[in-house]
Amino acid sequence: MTAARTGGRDGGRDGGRDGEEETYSIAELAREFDITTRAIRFYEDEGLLAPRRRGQTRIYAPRDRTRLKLILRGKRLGFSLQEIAEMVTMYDATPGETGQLELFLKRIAERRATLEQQREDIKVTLAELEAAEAAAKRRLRELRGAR
Amino acid sequence: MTAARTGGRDGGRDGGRDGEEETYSIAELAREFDITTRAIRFYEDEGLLAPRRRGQTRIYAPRDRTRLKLILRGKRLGFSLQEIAEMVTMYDATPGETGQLELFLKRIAERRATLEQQREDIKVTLAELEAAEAAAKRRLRELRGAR
DNA sequence: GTTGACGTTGACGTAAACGTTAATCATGAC
DNA sequence: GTCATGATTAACGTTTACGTCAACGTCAAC
Repeated sequence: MTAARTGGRDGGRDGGRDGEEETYSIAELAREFDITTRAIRFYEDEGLLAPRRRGQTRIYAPRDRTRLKLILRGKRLGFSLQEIAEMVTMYDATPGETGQLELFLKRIAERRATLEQQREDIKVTLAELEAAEAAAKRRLRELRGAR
Repeated sequence: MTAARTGGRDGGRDGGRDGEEETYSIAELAREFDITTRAIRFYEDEGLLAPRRRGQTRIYAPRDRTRLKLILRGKRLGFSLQEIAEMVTMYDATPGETGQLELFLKRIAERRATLEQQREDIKVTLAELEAAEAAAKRRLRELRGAR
């Protein structure tokens, strides 16, 4: 549970050279984000991640870790992996062509609409929850008051 | 698409009597909320809805319609039907026993934590989207500016 | 009386998102 | 060497949330 940020013998600096970059093993990321390695590999199969390899072994750079964070955030909001894939590629690949840019803007607008709907849904739901909570607390006091 | 609020010959008032209550057919609700009748029946199978019957036919009262709304709101927030079931029963069944009340309050607190996490996620995501949008618009102006 | 619109209950199919073995390989520690 | 640890691919299994027929009932309209 103590968030392994660099891992064992192989995680951190790769030798002391100047172009040092933090790296992570698949198990480290799995522990840090409390998911399984299976899930991480699955995201890769779906094109959401593309870590380097040393031989067969996957080596995750900070960029990969950031992408994984984005993926999990998308999941918490209930998006499908396909939708998340769109969003993720959105961030790091602003298109260069005019037509693509316009489509890009349209997609962004759609996402924003969804997110704003969710924001509204959350607002309403929180209000209802608080009402229910207040009612329950009242009831509790009643029960305790009546000895 | 013109939100059928009372339906054909059978939807509205049930005769003119005083205890009138708006009712809905399954198809009406399906149209109104843009889902399939299959989905609605599925929610019933899962214990999320329990409409009256006239013979075999399902008759939905305003309360059922409200529950359906709640279900769909839960879906938009990415909750599973099971989680939604919990929330829905939460609202209309404040428990009477002390122990249950305390568990109830715990559940509410959990939900609230989830919702607040989502709220935060949405905030961050919206900010990122807006950054991406601004970048795209800038790029568009560049392309158009260069004749 | 049959057509059409709408309703019903099965029951099998499917896409998404992993879980769960299984078999195998690489490596540092002893 | 071998043993434990952690990595790999491959492949089948599982759960959720419906979609998609199929076969049938019912009622108003023609």
